[in-house]
Amino acid sequence: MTLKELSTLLGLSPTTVSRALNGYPEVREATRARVVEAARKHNYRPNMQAKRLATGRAMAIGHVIPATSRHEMVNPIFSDFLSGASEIYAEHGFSVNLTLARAGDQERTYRELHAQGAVDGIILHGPTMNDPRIAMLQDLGLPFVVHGRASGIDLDYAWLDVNNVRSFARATDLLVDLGHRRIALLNGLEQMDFAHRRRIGHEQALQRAGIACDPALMLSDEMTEDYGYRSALALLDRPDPPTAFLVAAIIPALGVQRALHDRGLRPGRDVSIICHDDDLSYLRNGGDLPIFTATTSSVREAGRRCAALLIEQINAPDSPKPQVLLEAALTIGQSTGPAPRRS
Amino acid sequence: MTLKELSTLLGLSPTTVSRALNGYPEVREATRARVVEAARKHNYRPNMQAKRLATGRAMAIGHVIPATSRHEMVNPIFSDFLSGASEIYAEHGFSVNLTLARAGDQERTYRELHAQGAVDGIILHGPTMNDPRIAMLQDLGLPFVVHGRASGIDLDYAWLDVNNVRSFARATDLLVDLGHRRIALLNGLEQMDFAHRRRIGHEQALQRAGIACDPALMLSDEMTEDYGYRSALALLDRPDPPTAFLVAAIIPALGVQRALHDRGLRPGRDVSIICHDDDLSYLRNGGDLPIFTATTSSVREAGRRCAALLIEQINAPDSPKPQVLLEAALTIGQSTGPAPRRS
DNA sequence: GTGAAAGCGCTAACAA
DNA sequence: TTGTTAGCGCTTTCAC
Repeated sequence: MTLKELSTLLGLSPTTVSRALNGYPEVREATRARVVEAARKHNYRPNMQAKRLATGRAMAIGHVIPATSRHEMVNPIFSDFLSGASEIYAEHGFSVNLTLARAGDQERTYRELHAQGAVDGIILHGPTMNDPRIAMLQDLGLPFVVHGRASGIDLDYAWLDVNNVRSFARATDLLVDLGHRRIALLNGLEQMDFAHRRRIGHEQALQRAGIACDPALMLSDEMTEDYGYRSALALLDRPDPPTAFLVAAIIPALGVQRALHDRGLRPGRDVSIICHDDDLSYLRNGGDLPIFTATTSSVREAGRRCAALLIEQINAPDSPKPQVLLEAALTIGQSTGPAPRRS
Repeated sequence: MTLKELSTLLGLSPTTVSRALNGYPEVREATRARVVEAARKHNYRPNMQAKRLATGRAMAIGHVIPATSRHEMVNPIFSDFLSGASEIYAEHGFSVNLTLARAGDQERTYRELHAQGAVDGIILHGPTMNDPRIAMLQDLGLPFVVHGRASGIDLDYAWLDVNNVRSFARATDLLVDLGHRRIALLNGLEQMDFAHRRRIGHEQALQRAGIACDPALMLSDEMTEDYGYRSALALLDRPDPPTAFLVAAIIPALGVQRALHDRGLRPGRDVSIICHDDDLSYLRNGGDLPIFTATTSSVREAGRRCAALLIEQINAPDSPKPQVLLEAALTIGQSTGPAPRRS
């Protein structure tokens, strides 16, 4: 069923039918009612390709995710983010164009998406420090919103980020307040901007507390179980082992826990662990993990807000670039076991 | 840069340019060379919307994933699957239309995608027993391939599945060979077809070994850490605790491990655990987990193969429906710690 | 081997 | 308030 067919069926012009269906005000209400009813009855759905071509709007948002070197943030975070964003897209009739690009192919991918007219805007995921994609997208003139930020880039672009510095400072504060002086930081890859900021927050808190930063206690890698396990073992076997671990995600925190067991230590009793994750929901942990846990944000909500910002940018490209810093919804102890011991 | 602009630039008709670029044979090679070169030089990219409208092909594949009630299989599995599929799509010029649908909205979503002409075909994820979507897609006449199968549906449709029955039978065989008689099964939600088949495989192996099935040892739920932890605690506190656990995914297996620690038991020594997962890669575990691990399949490879099957179906809708059963690439002990003890 | 013309299904001036 | 007309950028008969 096409517009034309529907219109002849109704004895109207395609134009009127189009206007009626798209909510233009100049259509008589009686006519609109007839049209809408007929459309419903015949199960009419406008052909999106035609609509896109005629309006010059793709009505699609591009999400490009890196494929091969899987940064830990993509896998668990991405689907929650997308789930939130999709809610908003659906309300506005946008669909999602998902593209996986190998590490080096990302820029080319954005260029193609734009040149083909496949998308009206882009969400930039996983910004690194000095991320070159930001300048590139600005050159292209394609609206975009960054989920996160890029240190070292001094351009006026739209972003939404969580206050990672403060989150990790507060987590460190808590451990310090509990009496810990030797705290290990198991961070993500520090070329990722969020990981970089988290380290800064940690260091700031240590400094405020008058504790010297020990580089040997600060590790950075992809956040796997094995990373947590091996790092914790190595640290625990030092002559001066840490009494607490601040871990940037739940999976490596589980590895730390395993290492403690191996060494006969009790998590939450002999050694404290704070797992400071973006979103723990994918583990759906009920509440017994002997690990201090703290979520920095709801990724789903971030998805919703980024989507809204982007649609705003698309509809009014010359409006100022919104820059949103979310304070972490820091729910320390949300699923806490025994309290960490003072050391 | 549009086709028309490019053609006037070359002093040719749009038709010829189109033919040259799309590899039609009737173009003189010299002409084609000129055209291709000019296109490259001016960075010409055909507008996809126009192409789609003119050809009537969306050049897009639909992936619909359930949003709210997040079955455990979606989150970790999905992005790997998509990564494999995307490789193939890219080779054939298809893009991915990703839609998140709430549990009840799935059918409507498929219908809309089809009516709008937004996709040429669909990959059906996470089939349940008697999945109603299969009959619906067949009615629509939209090409589709199911990743998995649906017990209870007797239609001729294309699918690709792993031999879950045999995988779990073999895992059970191994435990039985090691001397275990009381084996707990921590399965996924059994409305999911794959979970249902896994239970069958487990039961078959027990029966062959002359071991009675104890329903109290067979659990089924979403595969969270907490599920593994609580279930294992409860089972271990019974008067006749199991000596081995067969767990359908790594996350709950980590929970089982934690429960063992709580009870002073050593995983891999006092009690055996086999984690039998579709794909452990998202944990990227190095090899020290004191858990027997077995991967049933490479999800990425499944994505590649499903994509290829679907494209085949799209290009030749009346060809027979391929039905592919992959034998599990069962690498038991791939990352094994100490051997399970005989009990 | 190349081009002219029509059309894919829709929207958007401009008229009426 | 409704209709006419002309595209959006490409493909595809059908002539030449």
